[in-house]
Amino acid sequence: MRIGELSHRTGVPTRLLRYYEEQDLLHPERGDNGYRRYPESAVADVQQIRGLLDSGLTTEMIRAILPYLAGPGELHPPAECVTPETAALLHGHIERIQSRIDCLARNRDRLSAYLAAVRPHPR
Amino acid sequence: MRIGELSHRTGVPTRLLRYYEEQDLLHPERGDNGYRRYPESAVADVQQIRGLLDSGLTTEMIRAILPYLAGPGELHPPAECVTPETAALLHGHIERIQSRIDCLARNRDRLSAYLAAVRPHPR
DNA sequence: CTTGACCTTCACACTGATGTCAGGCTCCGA
DNA sequence: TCGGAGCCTGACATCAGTGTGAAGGTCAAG
Repeated sequence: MRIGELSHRTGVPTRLLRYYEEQDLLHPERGDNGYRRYPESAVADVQQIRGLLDSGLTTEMIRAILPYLAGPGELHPPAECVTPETAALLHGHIERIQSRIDCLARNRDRLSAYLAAVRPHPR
Repeated sequence: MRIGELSHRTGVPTRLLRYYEEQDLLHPERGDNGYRRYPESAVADVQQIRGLLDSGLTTEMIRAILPYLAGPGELHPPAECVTPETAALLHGHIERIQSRIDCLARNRDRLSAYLAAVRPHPR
């Protein structure tokens, strides 16, 4: 599909789709006329990117982990070419994500506790 | 304590401590000489703010929820003055935080799964 | 063949979080 | 009393993520 349809189906402005490509997060092909052509899977890819950006990750971090985020099942980057360094990097990313989760969960709990304490019988 | 000590104890540059004040996240008193004076609790406050910023929240969102994040025990903003509108706003914030957590957790799981699949016997 | 919708690149501008620097005040120790 | 360390405010710069617009190419429908 072309950029307009992808934008329309994901709700992401074309400006950003081009930006994500510039940031190496998307890799559409080009038709003979120079138009970008996206595969069907790009819709999910874009939603994935949006979710991660909204969650506070930078494009740099997303670029680093995106290749390893294929759905459960097929290993997209083959196991053979994963060096120990890569594995360590990935592990670092996982830990950074985890600490974000911990922080958010802790504060979500505090907010919930406050709300529960203030309004014990919500109805 | 003054801003220098707070900066030194939290690792946050004075520039940011002043910025957080400008953003209404910190409220130090002022001495006769115009110097900011922070209570001991500011150390924890600053760490809280940093954690939330690092987790992708904006100062605006932090400003909205910060009053309700006192430790478990005392209700800092008294229950009486919590209107249903405020409660609804808080609930919205909780949901936004939750969706971030969900997104991050989902991707953490994918990364972990990939790592586990690639290196079944890590030692 | 023209019109309009869609695409291209390029560029400038904005916001939020942050870095950095300048000019001036306060305070303490030599 | 002087010097330096620490504080003040204010301004400008940077970076990432976005918004917006100009100038022009492509294509299908009338």
